[in-house]
Amino acid sequence: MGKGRAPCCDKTQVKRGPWSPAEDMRLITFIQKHGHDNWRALPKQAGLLRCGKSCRLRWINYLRPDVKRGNFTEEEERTLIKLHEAFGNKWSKIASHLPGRTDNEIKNVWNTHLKKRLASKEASAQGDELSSITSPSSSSSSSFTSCGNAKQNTGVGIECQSETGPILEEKPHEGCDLTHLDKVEDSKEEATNQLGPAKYPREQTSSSGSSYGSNISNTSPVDHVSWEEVRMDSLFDYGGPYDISNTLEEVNKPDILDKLLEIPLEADVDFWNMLDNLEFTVSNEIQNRETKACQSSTLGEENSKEVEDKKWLRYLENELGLDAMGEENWEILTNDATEPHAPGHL
DNA sequence: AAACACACCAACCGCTGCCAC
DNA sequence: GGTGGCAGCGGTTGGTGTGTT
Repeated sequence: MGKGRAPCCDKTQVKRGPWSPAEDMRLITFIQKHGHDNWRALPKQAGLLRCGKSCRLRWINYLRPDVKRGNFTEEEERTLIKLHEAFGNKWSKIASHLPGRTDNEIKNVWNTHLKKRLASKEASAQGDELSSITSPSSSSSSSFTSCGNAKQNTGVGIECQSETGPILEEKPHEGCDLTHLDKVEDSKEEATNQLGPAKYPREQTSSSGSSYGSNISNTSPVDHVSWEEVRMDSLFDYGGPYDISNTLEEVNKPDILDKLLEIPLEADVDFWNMLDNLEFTVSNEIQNRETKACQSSTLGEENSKEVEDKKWLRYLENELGLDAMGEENWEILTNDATEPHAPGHL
């Protein structure tokens, strides 16, 4: 055997770069069905041409149902600053105290926003101190007292926080898990143990202050999670390239989830191949005929579900960024869905 | 309108620690 | 105890969007 560590995967055999919607769907569906006990084996089992590492990262940072997207709230930013004081660049530990936030996202926010902001505050504070030497009437020492210097990222409420004292407010925390922060200094190592069970608490509002944390590293197989309890809007509640938030308003979410769980994974390779090949350029009609055929194979002749099926298909359309399909195409789809057409037919 | 600079963030890389054998 | 394989972590990169000149 060769020396050194073998690469995690054959870089020439795996796809890299941004994930396509079809890949996302495939990963989501696979994990829903089988969990992710073995990331290394997962891509192969799921039929993804990706490194297991990449799959894991994609799931953790983007596709998990409990991942929270969007800008950090003031509360979260304050919490992040405080946690960073305590933990330093231990992003995963910080993430465990910020429910729904991933270490990667936290790291990005810190490096792109907060670090600069704090640096500018430090600079301004030093300026204040220097000026205070010459002008004793200025305020007492505080590196966070300057409100006027933070012209960037306006709207974030830490500008006027006092740094010498706790940044955090006394009020109950809404967006992040601060219940343990008061003992953060002596609990650095037990941070992850404080987390609740790996059950997605999205029955509550997304900003609920549960002790649940995004302890990614301890993510249990999704098989153990009651997916019916996972809100569908959480599942795709990110500002990604195929945001479906609007679509969800018109579709029964639990039904969608049911349908999602019914996607034939291994059984219909053509379905996935089609998704892979289509991307965003191929005819929507073809796409939906194939999809419909796929759905038909699993849903059978349950006419009572016809309407729900259409909704589900439309949802998939939007999910995959193939939402340009008009009503007439839906008619076509429902009329001759089983009739095969060669790609590029339209 | 075009070119350039900057900001943002998803994804990658490589290292570390843990665990099974 | 040593070794190999794995997941996880933190730093870095590169693509893309946005603002400015």
